[in-house]
Amino acid sequence: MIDPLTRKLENFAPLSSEDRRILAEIASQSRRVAARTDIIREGERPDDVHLVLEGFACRYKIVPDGRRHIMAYLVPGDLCDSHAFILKEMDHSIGTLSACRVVGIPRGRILEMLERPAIARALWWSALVDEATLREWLVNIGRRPAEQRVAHLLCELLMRLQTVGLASGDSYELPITQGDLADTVGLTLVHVNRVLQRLRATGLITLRSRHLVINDAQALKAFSGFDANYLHLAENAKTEERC
Amino acid sequence: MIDPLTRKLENFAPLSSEDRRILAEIASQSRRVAARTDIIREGERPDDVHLVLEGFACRYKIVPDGRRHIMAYLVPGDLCDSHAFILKEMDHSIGTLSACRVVGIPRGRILEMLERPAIARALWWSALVDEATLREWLVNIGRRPAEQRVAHLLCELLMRLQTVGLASGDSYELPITQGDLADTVGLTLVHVNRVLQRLRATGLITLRSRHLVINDAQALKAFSGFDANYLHLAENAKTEERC
DNA sequence: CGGCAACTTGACAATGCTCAACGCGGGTGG
DNA sequence: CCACCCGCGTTGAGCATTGTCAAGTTGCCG
Repeated sequence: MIDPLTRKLENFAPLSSEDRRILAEIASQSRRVAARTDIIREGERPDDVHLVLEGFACRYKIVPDGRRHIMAYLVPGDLCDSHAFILKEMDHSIGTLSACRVVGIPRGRILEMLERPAIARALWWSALVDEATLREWLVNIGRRPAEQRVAHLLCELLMRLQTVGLASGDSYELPITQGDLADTVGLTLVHVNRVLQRLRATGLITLRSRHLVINDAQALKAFSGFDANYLHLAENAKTEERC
Repeated sequence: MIDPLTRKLENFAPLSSEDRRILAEIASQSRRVAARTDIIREGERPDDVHLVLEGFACRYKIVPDGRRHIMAYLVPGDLCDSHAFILKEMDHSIGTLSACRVVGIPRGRILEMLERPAIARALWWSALVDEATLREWLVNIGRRPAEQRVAHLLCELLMRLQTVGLASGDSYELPITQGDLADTVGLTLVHVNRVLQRLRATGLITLRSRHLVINDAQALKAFSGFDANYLHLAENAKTEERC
């Protein structure tokens, strides 16, 4: 299988075979990390940039009263700490949700990658999409009621997992707990449970033992007000048109 | 008065006099924009990058049901659309909250700036801090009750305005309406009003006709769980220590 | 002085939270 | 191979925070 980072970046711009070779080489040596394990903690100064190859990880913070909030999901193909080059220390932690396979890429390796214009642009694009996603999450939590909030997140994950080849049709594996979901959408575990049941009851989704099927993607998107523009996937389509 | 962008960037790293000259030149020609006016709209492709010199602007989105959510405040010294170079079109709008003075910086000018290493690093730092701020807002809305949410925002603005010299002691001008605040913290106008009254009643703040006084900054920070680490201001202190 | 936008207030409704208990299932050790 | 245990999911009852609607009030600007 082609590695998820290459797959994601090609979604933005075509890469030369040499570009692809460099990326593939990075993905070659990875380590396994158990579920619920921190990769980097707030306050640390990471030496290398982490790349997720398998499983779900997340950025999160713990607020003073002890509760957690998840600020981003890191799925296969996602880079963790692009800030490492500039900022002195992490202002948040990164940890796994499910069991993961990750690679630590040394700084020198990253610099090497950035010297290749196509890769550099694609990585920049990827960083901007991450930021746009963060903005969309803010809107999601700020202005959508519980059911639409969860539905919106499920729509986003469908698109993101499709771009790295981890969705089959409109279904995918969602290896996280309802508690994790709750910490993501700013609700309670109990309430997320009820919301999921209602989404199941209305026939929008089927979710059993971590396997999600979106029965009618169009309907779910309409229901949640999902508009994929913030993922900026159209870039690829436009590029292909030109070819 | 020294222009706010220079002032902000110097907070990260010292700039040479030539660097400063370049930045000052940019700030020299600006235009006025009335309150409640869009600078760029979702879907557009901006030609130049905007810099706010005076007043408050914001990034925002409108959700399908017509409600607005504000995702960032742009205060003097803040750049608006660093994505312009990579992404095809805006996935959100930018508009003024109060009357503003802004400059449109052409792409060529930006490239020129990026050739100066100190400026390039400082701009990169600034972009990363913007992203970190976005993450903190997500946590704020996701996991803090109404009063702490508003209090946290007020603490952040204090720090940010202090770094561009727009706060006097622990007070500053907040030229936005309670409705704007509501669209920022994900609450209702009515509820924000009651929250502000309670903050006033407990003596934490004094707010009258757009002028905010934080009576006990330490107390307000403690109350709202504010930790400035995400603004990464310590960089400057560390630099100064070295000199 | 009039008008409009922003702010304030009250009564009521609803969404989402808390607490507490129970069921289910998969993994582990005896 | 079975029994136990623990994490996760599910359910119910009652409560709290926040939203809605609707009607003033204040204050600034022309």
